[in-house]
Amino acid sequence: MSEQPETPNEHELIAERKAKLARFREAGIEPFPHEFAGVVQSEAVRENHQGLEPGTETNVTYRVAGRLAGRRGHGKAAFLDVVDRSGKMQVHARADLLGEESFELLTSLDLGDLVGIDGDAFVTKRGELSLAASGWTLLAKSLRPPPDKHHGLADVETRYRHRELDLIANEAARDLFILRSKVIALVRRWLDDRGFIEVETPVLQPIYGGALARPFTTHHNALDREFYLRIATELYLKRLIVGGLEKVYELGKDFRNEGISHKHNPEFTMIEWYEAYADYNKVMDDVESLVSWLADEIGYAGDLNFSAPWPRIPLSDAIREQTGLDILELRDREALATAMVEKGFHHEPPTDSWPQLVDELLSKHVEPKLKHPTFITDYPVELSPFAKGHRSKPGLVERFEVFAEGMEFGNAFSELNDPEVQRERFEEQARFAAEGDEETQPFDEAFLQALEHGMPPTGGLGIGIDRLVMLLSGRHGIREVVLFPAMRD
RNA sequence: GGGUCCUUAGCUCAACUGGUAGAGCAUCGGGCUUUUAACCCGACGGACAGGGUUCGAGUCCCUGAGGACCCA
Repeated sequence: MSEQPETPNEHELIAERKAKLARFREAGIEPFPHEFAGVVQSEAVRENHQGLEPGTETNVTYRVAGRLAGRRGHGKAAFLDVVDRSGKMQVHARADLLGEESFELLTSLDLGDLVGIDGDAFVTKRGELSLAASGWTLLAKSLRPPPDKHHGLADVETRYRHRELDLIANEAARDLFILRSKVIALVRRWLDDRGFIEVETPVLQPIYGGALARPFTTHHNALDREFYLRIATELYLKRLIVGGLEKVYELGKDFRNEGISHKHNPEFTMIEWYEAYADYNKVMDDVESLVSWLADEIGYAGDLNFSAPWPRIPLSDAIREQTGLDILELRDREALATAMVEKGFHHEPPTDSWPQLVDELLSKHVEPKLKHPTFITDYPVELSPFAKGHRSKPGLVERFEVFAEGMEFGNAFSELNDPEVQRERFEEQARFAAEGDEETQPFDEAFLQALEHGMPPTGGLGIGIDRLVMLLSGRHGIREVVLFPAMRD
């Protein structure tokens, strides 16, 4: 699909554009100039002339630039639509103002060409703020036909594979990715304002860690050894807490070698933060504070209720409410598996481990029901190798995940800082791996040594930025909110 | 990994049970000095790839590619 050879018709359309390119050169016009100084955004023009009556003319001259998106010819005059990042600006081209030759060349531009316009602002009879062109500059010739000027680009495959076309054709796509950028900037501002510092830890890691997932592997030639693309930043960030940086965050890409789905892309953007002397309750306060603030700042108008406080439900309660099963009573594999068969969840007793069964109950029976933002708290220790044991509930850890729209978008703990317990957790993970679990946590001696120097009590969190943007923008697939999502070749 | 569905012109979409593949936009030619999915006249242009069944396949069958949705 992506690199098909040109069809005959497409070739003709391109040939016509190339011929036009040659014509411009013959007319002494450079089709690919080096710069175009003094451009203002169309939005600024609109802001300066709000509320003018139809028919009003001004002598205020502007220079705008953008892509030619529409043309309505009227003989010796024409209306052109020029689109920049902030929106559309209509241009009125008149042969009597521009001169015959300049007018003919301007109106012979192809849709999709990049053009700069100088002109005075005025308002048409129909009330549209426009520029009366007094001059124009070809800024770059487009050699391929753009998507439909009215319907935009609808084919989702093309929108993902050629995002530039999506951005050219669909204002909603432009708005979405501007929104995404804003969300990321706001997250940084929120943390910066609270004394966090942004840090950068290795993407290429000799041992991967911090999550239960399969990594991508790569090879360093000079060192002649394998490296992993990080699946999380957690362990390095906690080493920085050991080092006394107290409040740190990192916002960047993680990589997980797993399936692709509407909520999984193999590379995705994560923010993790760690705060010394905090626990998971503090982190919950912060998450609902941050996200409800984000929703306000971007003017969220969907049907999710982001207002704090959000419900905080222990995992065992949530599972009991949805399934009638008490995982705290059914504490061994056989008992839980039998009960799940009795409930009709399986025809045959499942062979999964106890934590896998709990995870299944959570993901199949609880997660889909959580529409509005909700914290699920206090997980079994087996599922959480880096979380500290619960201060009052044996067998559980102080961990929460946060959900909305039936999707997890954040995960946090009171961080485990007892190096001896952490060592036991790694050993347990090694046993799971030996039993065939492919998503286990490899033993990280450097991290353990860091803990042995002493890490203060710490609250830590990871939030999936892509998923957060999905929630805040009302999109239902991660590919919608990632500029260039992973696709098959 | 399993199931269902989709792929028609540069773009957006049509075509009853198998019977010569259509429209709008774009493009090209002509007309038009306040239109905005401008308008009017004319023209160009096409079946995801490869097989098969059939007198005849966009339509039925098989294989492959890509995508969407659901399940695991």
